[in-house]
Amino acid sequence: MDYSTWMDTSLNLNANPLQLFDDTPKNDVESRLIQFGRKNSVNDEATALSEELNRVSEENKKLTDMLTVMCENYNALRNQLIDYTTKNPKKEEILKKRKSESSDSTSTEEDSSCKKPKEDPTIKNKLSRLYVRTEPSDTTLIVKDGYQWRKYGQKVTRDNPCPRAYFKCSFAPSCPVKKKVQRSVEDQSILVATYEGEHNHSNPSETPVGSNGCNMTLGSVPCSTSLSSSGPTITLDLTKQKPKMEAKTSSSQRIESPEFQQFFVEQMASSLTKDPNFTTALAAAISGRMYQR
DNA sequence: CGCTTTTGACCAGCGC
DNA sequence: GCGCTGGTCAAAAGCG
Repeated sequence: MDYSTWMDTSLNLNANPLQLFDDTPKNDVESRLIQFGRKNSVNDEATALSEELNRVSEENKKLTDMLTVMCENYNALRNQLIDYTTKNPKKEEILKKRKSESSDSTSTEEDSSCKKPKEDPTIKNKLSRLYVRTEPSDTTLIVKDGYQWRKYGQKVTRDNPCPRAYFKCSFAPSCPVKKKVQRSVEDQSILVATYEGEHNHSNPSETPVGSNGCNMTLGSVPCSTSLSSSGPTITLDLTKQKPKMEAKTSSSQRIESPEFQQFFVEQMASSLTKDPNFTTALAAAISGRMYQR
């Protein structure tokens, strides 16, 4: 499947609003402010700062727009994937259906999952499946879906040499949800999680970081990713940067000035947009989310 | 020490 | 009734 034909996955985030300061050390804030004050009159300073503010605002808008486009592309891609998987069931499942249609008695996973409702018509279990791509070296059967699970069994099934793990929601017995996790026969790097039932409680890890969220540091900017029902969210935790900067420059009253605050914003924007890890981390966060959906 | 995971035993459904 | 299979139980082991 060539995803690149569906969406532009390149993350050209080379927005660089601060060419002006490229050759100077980032953290030498105070010395730059001193030079700044010497070279410019008050009016020129105000004009320059105003221009810089406008420029940074524009860059901020651009970045916001890019993120919005990326989220839209992600949603479109996800919808296409869902359509594809629903319209193109696996060959085995087709074969299973054919077998059952021809009254063949071979029992299968699909068959067995359909037997229970026959025994107990009152069961309102909802079956859903989640496909998760993992590292080939990863031998665990853990699917991070945001809920807490307790493993209560493992079994090697007939039609798959890989063991199937059985999990109950850790809120059981008040929450009746179960899940089965097994590696795909076709591609063992793919975990297939089958969910039975619906949770009667909220997702315990619906925090700002998110269930599968990852905390990371983009250069000097720590960030986290999360995914709400409306799509992926990348949270850049800029609040953690400020105390560090203030500590370095606490000896100067200038840190409270608008000039410093303006410069501070520029510093963070520059640090973020010039950081070569930003593109990588952003792409990793989004692609990771796509697989874990 | 309490909770979680592992794993062999056990149970139920189904076909023969 | 027997064998096969998927699913569950529960004692033991592991872990923080």
